[in-house]
Amino acid sequence: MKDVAERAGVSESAVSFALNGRPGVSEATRERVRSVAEELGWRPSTAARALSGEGAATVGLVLARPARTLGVEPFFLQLVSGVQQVLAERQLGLLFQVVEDVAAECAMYEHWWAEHRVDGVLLVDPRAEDPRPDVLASLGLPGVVVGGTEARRGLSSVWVDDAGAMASVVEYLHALGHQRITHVAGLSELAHTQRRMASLRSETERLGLPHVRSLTTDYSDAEGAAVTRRLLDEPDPPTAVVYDNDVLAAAGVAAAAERRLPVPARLSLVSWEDSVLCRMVHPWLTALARDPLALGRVAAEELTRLLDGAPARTAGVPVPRLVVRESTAPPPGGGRDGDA
Amino acid sequence: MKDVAERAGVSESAVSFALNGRPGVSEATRERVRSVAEELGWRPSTAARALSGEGAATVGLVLARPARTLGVEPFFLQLVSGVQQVLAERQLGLLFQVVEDVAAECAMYEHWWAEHRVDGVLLVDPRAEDPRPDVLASLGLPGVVVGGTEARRGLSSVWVDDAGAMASVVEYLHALGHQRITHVAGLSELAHTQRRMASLRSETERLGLPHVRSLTTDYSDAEGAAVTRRLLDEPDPPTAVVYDNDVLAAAGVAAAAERRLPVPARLSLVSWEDSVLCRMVHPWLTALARDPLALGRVAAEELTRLLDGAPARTAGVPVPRLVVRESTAPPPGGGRDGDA
DNA sequence: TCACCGGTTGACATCGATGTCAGCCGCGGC
DNA sequence: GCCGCGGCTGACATCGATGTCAACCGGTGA
Repeated sequence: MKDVAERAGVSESAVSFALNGRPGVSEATRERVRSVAEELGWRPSTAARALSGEGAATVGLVLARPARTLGVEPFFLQLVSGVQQVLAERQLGLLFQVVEDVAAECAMYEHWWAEHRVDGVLLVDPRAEDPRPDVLASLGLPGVVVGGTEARRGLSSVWVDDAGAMASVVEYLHALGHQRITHVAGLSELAHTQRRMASLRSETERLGLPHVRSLTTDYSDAEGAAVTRRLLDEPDPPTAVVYDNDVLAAAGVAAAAERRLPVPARLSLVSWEDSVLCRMVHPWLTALARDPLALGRVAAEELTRLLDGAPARTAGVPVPRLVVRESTAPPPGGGRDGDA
Repeated sequence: MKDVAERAGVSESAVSFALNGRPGVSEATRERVRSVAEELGWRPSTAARALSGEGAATVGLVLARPARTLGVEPFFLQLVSGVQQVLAERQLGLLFQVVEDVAAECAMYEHWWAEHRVDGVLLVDPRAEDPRPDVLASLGLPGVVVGGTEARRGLSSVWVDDAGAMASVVEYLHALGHQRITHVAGLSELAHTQRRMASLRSETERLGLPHVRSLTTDYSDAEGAAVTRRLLDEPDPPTAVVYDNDVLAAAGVAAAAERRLPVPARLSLVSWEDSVLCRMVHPWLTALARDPLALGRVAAEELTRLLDGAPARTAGVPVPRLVVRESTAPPPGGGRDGDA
């Protein structure tokens, strides 16, 4: 900093004023200082700024999943990528941490807070009985819940309309004539799993579909295949299955192929998440497409808002769109009255 | 810190000495201080430590890929997860950044260095003509090249034996009787792509196989499928194809299915990377299995070594193991002499 | 009795920025 | 000629740790 001040022929105070956009220096000086700093490749030390009350210029993101179930879905990295697009503009860094469970995640927040390491965090995979928002609130650490609903002091949410999306899927399958629909869900603890299950129930009640249920899994291809096999072995198997992610769905396709059950002639399949996986199996999967990149961007924007002192709120992202491909068709027996 | 000193009934100096494991305090006091700090949930501010010369307690990782091609392979998150297992022990944070290209990555390193934001970095996807090691060297920022070879002041590498792995695949296919082998490679700029291509050439020359070549792609399912279709439409199509990653290979399986070409009866396929994808297509893919988690661990260990002042070196990880599944068999015409 | 020793204290400098404040300079207006 | 004002200086405090150093305290051995 001394160097910059010297080279620009001004005092250190002037440099600080100039680069932080505060009044007290002329526009000419400001520009000169800026260009000298650029030329010298100088940037203020984050440590020093953090120490003088500026915050750490970093946001945190903890992913609580056992290592082995990690990284199958493209979803997560896409989300992070969207987050970064926004953070980059503000010169904010992303501190990323993978831990085993939610307890470790809470501990992480406490550590980060105690060390003043992050200014705020992004919270993913919100759960039904989730201790994390309370931890953040009690620490006073700003956060944004991705896929959450609540908004309280220092805690915003980005709301994803799982219920609406589920309704659109059910409506679509019902219009094709399906009566026996099964939902192969993800982890039952997750908030969005419960929302989807609830929406499925209410929608099918509304439409008068009796043979409907949700089965939870751990999102793995193994369970996806196992559940599907079990379903197909039933005396009255479902004619349509909705899977909570692309991995489950792809495993479902494989299981149907094993049983030599033609898709979609005998069984319709829908994936909740559109990714390359959906176009890598045969037949191509009808899928709910959301935009993880955009979700990440919105979440990051909400967080920067909070850091700027804006009040907490709940933002929304567009409802996922159903992309119809080859894996869905009217049920065997042909359409609306076939099965009844 | 004052609070801790007070509660433990000692001076601030004693607290600092105690918690940093330096001589000058009795074991009893050390323990008491430790427990008080624990109890109060106190941790030293990273900013303050960094300022007094301790380093930022953070390592950086930049991923230079366009957002849309991101996150298809499980490989990357597994790697990160392995990295974290080691970093966690040392209370090191991981600053993670996604950028568009290598130039942006170099700029990132310069920024981080200027801001004293990281103590070292992990460099992934090394390239043939790679400017990044030079940038790191000129900055004096310690780094570990994952999948690299060089070791110079402040730059270690974790060596992955692509050549040996390629040799084992070629040997296996040759033993089955394949003569016409095609390698569907990844990005040609990447160092490991070139190593694999070179190894393929030298191995097949050694074995006297003439109909062999490498074709580069961008790793996407789209190109994987397109290249495979083109290959199958040739008058003398290959009898075996080796794909540089799981996504390409899965796309290849799909393309073969489109053409109604039975795998492995008419065409054998091998994936360079074992993941759930390989067990989600039919037939299941024979694959080279490496352990990204272990790779991440080794890389992180090398980096902590460097940070501790150890000299740069090249570490190795085990050669990938070929897992034979359903997608490989002798070529049509049956084995060794069939095609000649 | 005194020197020595490990354990400990307290005061102070240091890291690199920001925040504050009195004061200086030159220029324009009255 | 003087005031006032915008632009700028220079010195000092601050953030929260670490590093250093002289000095102190109680116990032991000479």
